[in-house]
Amino acid sequence: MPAQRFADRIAELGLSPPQTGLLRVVAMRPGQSQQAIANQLGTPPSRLVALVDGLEQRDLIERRRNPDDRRHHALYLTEAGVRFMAQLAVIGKEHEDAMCAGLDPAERGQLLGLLSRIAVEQGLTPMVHPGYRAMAEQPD
Amino acid sequence: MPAQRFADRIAELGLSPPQTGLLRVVAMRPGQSQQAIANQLGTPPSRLVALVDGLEQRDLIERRRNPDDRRHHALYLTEAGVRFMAQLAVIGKEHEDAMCAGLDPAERGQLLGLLSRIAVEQGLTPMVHPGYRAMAEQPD
DNA sequence: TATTGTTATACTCTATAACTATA
DNA sequence: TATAGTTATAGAGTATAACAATA
Repeated sequence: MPAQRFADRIAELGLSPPQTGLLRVVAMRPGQSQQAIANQLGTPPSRLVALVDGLEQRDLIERRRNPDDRRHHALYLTEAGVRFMAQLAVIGKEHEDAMCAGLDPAERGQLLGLLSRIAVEQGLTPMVHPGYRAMAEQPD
Repeated sequence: MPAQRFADRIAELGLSPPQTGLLRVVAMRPGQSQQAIANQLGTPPSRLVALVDGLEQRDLIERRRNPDDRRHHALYLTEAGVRFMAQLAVIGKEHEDAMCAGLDPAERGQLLGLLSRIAVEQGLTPMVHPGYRAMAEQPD
């Protein structure tokens, strides 16, 4: 249920989990093309279109055409997007607290450490939810 | 990716994750009606139909009409179903080992303990994947 | 001709509601 | 009239392939 509860929380703000993940990617490294992001997430570029549309309609990110190569749409956060990321950080923190209720701080640290090691061991890309990755994932 | 990798493993055997979960429920307590199971899993009864159909076609479970009330279909494992459950246990074990590679036995125990406490704390029904639960869940 | 983004299409999964058969 | 199971229908989410614009 953890994932569902997080989804419920961000749904109150009108965003889906995949949109939220994309927003975080744009926040982490603004200015990337949709192709670059699709490659990074391991998802078909066509899937990004609807996600980007949604975030752009909510004025959280914007597409900027590259004048040098007008095929590229570089993605950037808007000011509202920056503010939204701050909200998101709060929600993430609250969610983590709620999930770890019943564990004392030392145990939380243990859990985080163990899970992080598993993530590394399994080759998961940091900050990228595995749900984006459909098939093979070729690094740049 | 853990969930996806497990899905891939059982897909080799021709089963989907929801089917696998249902099979386990039937194995745990044979003879329940589809309504009872739907209630237990927190899923609409209509969803069970296709899952049961699939398992029945693969001869892993069987529907038996209750002569006293012919509306009920009690679900039972077939012999093949029992054998399949044994295979499933092996796969589950292998999957867990693969996921925990990199952790020594003591750390695995720690992780299991911490996660179990979270599951209890969050009120998750033991042996039932949260993915079945759509909305409210009313106990019997 | 190749690449970026987009659109068109199809498929899977699921929930809701209508239906049937039994009671 | 009520209940167990089923079928019909519709919606969300996603992948694949075709397409338009640009290079």
